[in-house]
Amino acid sequence: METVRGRAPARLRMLPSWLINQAAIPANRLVTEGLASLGVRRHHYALLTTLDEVGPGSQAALSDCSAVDRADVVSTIDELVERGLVERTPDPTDRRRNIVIITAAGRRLLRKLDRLVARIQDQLLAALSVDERKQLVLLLSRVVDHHAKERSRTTAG
Amino acid sequence: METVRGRAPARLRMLPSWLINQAAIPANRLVTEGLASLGVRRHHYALLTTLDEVGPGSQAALSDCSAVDRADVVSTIDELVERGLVERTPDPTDRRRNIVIITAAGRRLLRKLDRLVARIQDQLLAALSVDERKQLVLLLSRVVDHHAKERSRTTAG
DNA sequence: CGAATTTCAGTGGAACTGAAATTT
DNA sequence: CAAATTTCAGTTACACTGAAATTC
Repeated sequence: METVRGRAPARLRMLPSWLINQAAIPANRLVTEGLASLGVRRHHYALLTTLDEVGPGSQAALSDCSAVDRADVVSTIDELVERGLVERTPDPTDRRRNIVIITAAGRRLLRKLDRLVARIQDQLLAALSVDERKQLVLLLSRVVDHHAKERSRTTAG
Repeated sequence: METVRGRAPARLRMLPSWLINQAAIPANRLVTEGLASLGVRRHHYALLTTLDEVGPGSQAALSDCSAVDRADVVSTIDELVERGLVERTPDPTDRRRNIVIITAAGRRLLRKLDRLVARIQDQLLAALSVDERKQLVLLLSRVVDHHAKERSRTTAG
């Protein structure tokens, strides 16, 4: 068979769910490799970005904003604390909570990560024009928002 | 914090790689749940569809067409064989290979799966018009094709 | 009390790697 | 010999579940 990379069957190639997954593969490969060169994983980046943009907050809030599961936030913050990129302190006004804040070192690294990740988007969407990239972002946002609403209706509610 | 599902930070929400991943979550949840109701997983569906459309072939060809890794094709075909949905026979003309074919039962199940999966796409893309869905499929296809080509250039040569 | 938060322990599917054994 | 195929053993990141302990 000489490993001629075959054409996927049309029924798969037309399936949005399949296409989204196939697009996620290079997306994750590129991002994961890129982030790894600076010693972090996707969860680290998501949490650092969220902390930088929405400010200090509880881990629950962090989870809600970043779409990283609460259970995974715990260990990810553990690792960020260990590297001095964030600080975790008990909330004096509500002792159930931890307040997590990004440190100066965290911001410094995040700036590098942002530039790196931006370059990676370019590789990921190399096949598309600037206009098409905007369209894709818009369409995906609508899909993601739709299901985020569905989730919060059924989870909390 | 009362679990108000927060808005993700703009820097994440504009990132194509992040959006693709966030879209993959409901896509996989819906498809996985749907397929599970008929006792199969995504890999089973991908291989059955590929077998049905491109005809009998070696496991290597199957892997290339379906984008399921060769190592995973082995165990997935094992399970499909066990359920009588495909048959695996040694290729008499090349004893390294197995020829895999879909059975009548496999085709029967596949027809059900196709209808199910089609309904799921509707749920997944409920936020988009018919035109927008076509646009999304087109844009994602371009991205996926671009990286499929990249991969085959560097993997084989 | 009920509800929210953190934390831990664990599951499961999927993408992937590396290597052995066989055959071409 | 090199290359292709199947197979197995194992890794990794991630999405997710369930439950305990604490606090509001």
